[in-house]
Amino acid sequence: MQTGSTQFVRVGELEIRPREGLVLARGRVLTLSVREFDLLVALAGHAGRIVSREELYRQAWGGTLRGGDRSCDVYVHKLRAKLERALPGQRFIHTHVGFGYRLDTGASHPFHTASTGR
Amino acid sequence: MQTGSTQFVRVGELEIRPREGLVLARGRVLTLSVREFDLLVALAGHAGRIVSREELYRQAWGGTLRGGDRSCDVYVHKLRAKLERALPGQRFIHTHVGFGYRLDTGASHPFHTASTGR
DNA sequence: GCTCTCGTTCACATCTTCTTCACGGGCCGA
DNA sequence: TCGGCCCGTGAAGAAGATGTGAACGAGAGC
Repeated sequence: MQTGSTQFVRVGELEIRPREGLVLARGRVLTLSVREFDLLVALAGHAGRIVSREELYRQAWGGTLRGGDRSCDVYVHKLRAKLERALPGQRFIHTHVGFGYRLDTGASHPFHTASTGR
Repeated sequence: MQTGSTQFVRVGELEIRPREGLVLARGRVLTLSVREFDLLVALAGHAGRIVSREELYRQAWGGTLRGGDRSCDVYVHKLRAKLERALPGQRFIHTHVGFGYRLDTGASHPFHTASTGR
């Protein structure tokens, strides 16, 4: 992954610092496990775009996603829970059924959610 | 969804990214199901020209359209609904009775709603 | 050894999507 | 006018995908 090049990624009130292994939510440190962090970094590396489970698995776990492996989904869930607790009411990780997940940059929102546009 | 070479296709205010499974309408993310997306990609691949149901089915579903199969029509309907909600007042998918469907740039003739524009 | 955290996997719940059917309207030729 | 064809559209059920809580074992630190 190209985390080497990025100093940090800002997604709304989230600030991800791949090189430091640190995530800040509204300035406060967010405690993530290694997998959770890697997954978030993988998502953030393609922020705004849909990332397939295969790609996420490759980047966060390494190796190839085996059929039936739900690790990815489970960790998306854990990540969502922690993000929700840190920044209630905001949805960062969006599901695209059949495609994968997408980290919302805050710049583009799906249509069914009438929330802050720009 | 495996639409090979193109990075993305622009049709009016629609931006289709075949490789990512993502569609943007005026910059905002449009959530489509796999079939809807494939259908749109198939239409966009021939933008401005009429595409027969057989051809659409071949590209979006794979295999041959069986007589009496209305899947294509149903999904054109679903797609139209989502596009209408995303970009109200614009008609992208036009019906050509007896021939098929055609994806329009949406810029040319917005009005003319009297009857089905055939 | 004990405890805690983490990663994985399972089972079940819930939500989406896909397919097919059914009904109705417009159009056209007989 | 009648009947057939074509298409629009809503709905229902099945199939599939994802969400979610919990159990289990492995390691690390105490």
